Amino acid sequence: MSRLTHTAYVRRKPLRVESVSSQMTSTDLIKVSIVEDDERICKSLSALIDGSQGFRCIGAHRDVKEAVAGIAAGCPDVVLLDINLSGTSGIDCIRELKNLVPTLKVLMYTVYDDEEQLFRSLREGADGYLLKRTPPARLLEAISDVHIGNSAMSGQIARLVVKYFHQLGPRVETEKLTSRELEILRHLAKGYQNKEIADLCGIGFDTVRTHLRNIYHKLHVNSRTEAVVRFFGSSLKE
Amino acid sequence: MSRLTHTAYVRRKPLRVESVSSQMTSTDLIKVSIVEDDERICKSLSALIDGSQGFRCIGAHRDVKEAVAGIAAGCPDVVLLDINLSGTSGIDCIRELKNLVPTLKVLMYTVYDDEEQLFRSLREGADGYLLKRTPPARLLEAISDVHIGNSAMSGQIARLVVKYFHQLGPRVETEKLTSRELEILRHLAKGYQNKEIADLCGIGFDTVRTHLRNIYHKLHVNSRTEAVVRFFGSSLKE
DNA sequence: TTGAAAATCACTCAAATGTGCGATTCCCAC
DNA sequence: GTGGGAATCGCACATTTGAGTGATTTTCAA
Repeated sequence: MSRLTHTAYVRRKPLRVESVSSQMTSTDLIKVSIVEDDERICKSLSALIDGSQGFRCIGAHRDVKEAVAGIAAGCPDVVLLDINLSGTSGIDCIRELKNLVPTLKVLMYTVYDDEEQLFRSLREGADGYLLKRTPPARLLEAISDVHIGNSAMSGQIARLVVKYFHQLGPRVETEKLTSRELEILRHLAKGYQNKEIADLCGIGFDTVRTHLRNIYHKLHVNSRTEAVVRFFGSSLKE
Repeated sequence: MSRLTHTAYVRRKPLRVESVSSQMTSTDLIKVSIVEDDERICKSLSALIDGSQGFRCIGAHRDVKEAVAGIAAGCPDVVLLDINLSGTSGIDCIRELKNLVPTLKVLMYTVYDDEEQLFRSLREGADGYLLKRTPPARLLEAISDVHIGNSAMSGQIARLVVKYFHQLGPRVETEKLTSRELEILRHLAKGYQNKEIADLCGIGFDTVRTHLRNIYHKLHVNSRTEAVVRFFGSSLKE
């Protein structure tokens, strides 16, 4: 069950795996690439990975340009991507790497718990975010975690993410809204203006305005912008 | 250094702790309360906690009402809060509990990896979110993690969170904006209107409008609402 | 069937917003 | 020192939006 010898706990059950990337590797070996400036860290990382059962380090790159070429050739399962590279930031190549290798999982690896970089990374498509202080066992665990389709992040990073949601504040009480009102609110949150909403809903211009008035009352706001602000994050589905 | 005997890794360094709750416990003991429907789970949880060095289970409650009373009295450091309780959902008392005991950390504990409940919980102020399949070692680790001010979540939960940010899409290119423009955009994203922004920035009404005009051009939008939509999620700081 | 909530539309008026054009000042890099 | 970006302000005009008021139709459950 355990491919890790460094830690007591690794993986409890053969979780339903969303990603199919594991099927693509030979004999369940996780192929890892490293993109890292610092030679020393790079070496110790590849040593750790190669020294662990079930993991294989298939590449180590010093900058973004080299990494893109190497990763396109090597087709790793997971890439450990440093952010503070000399030259281009690692963040700027997340998308590119994922385009090259669609099944690729990107695990950011950095010393700083910087909000700006964290959220940029996540929005660019990163699958995990680890601080360099992360102990080896947990690092390997994270790699195998993202490999099976889950995500991983350090406790301090998770804290920033949680803080983000705390700041969003309590969710807007969409329960109080009628279905029509909710529909219109969603259109608002896409930036449409009243006339467009009227067309989209197939109703009159003035009707939209009436609905908006009611929405504002229910959400305790007095402008469309405020309504959008209140709405955001609530239900990203659809 | 290690208060956990169940796992190899616990805590590497005396991290700077944002919360002061640890100072308030006697001799570094983490006081945990449980709010859990199922008697069996409840018992095994309290057994696990009491059986682990550094942890102490000071209460087990079956429903929200009982929990509120008990937690107000016991002042635990961390509460393990089940979501699917009979009667009121656990989510609805997160805020209340935190008001009663401001230093309290709330760790959601549930079987389902439901997006709706996850995001509602986080926005209500939950500090962590664990699935019940979480192995004991990791559970204890999570408790001590949130206790020192970090956050914890299961891999599958982290995956949902990450997915949320992926859906937000790439961040708006705020680099193109000047600092003043960015400042104004942030005010926009809080729902302020032009006059208010002018006051907040200490500049004239017409200047705000000029800045807005430029912002719209740079973001390729034609209304404040669109600008807000584009902006959202980028940098919630301040 | 009857009542209440939901959805629809219309009209008005004031306020806020979008847009085009022009202008001055300040600061910094070349 | 000079050119250019950034920040500032002003004015004019059309459009959009917010808010008040009233009314009709649809829907659905008691």
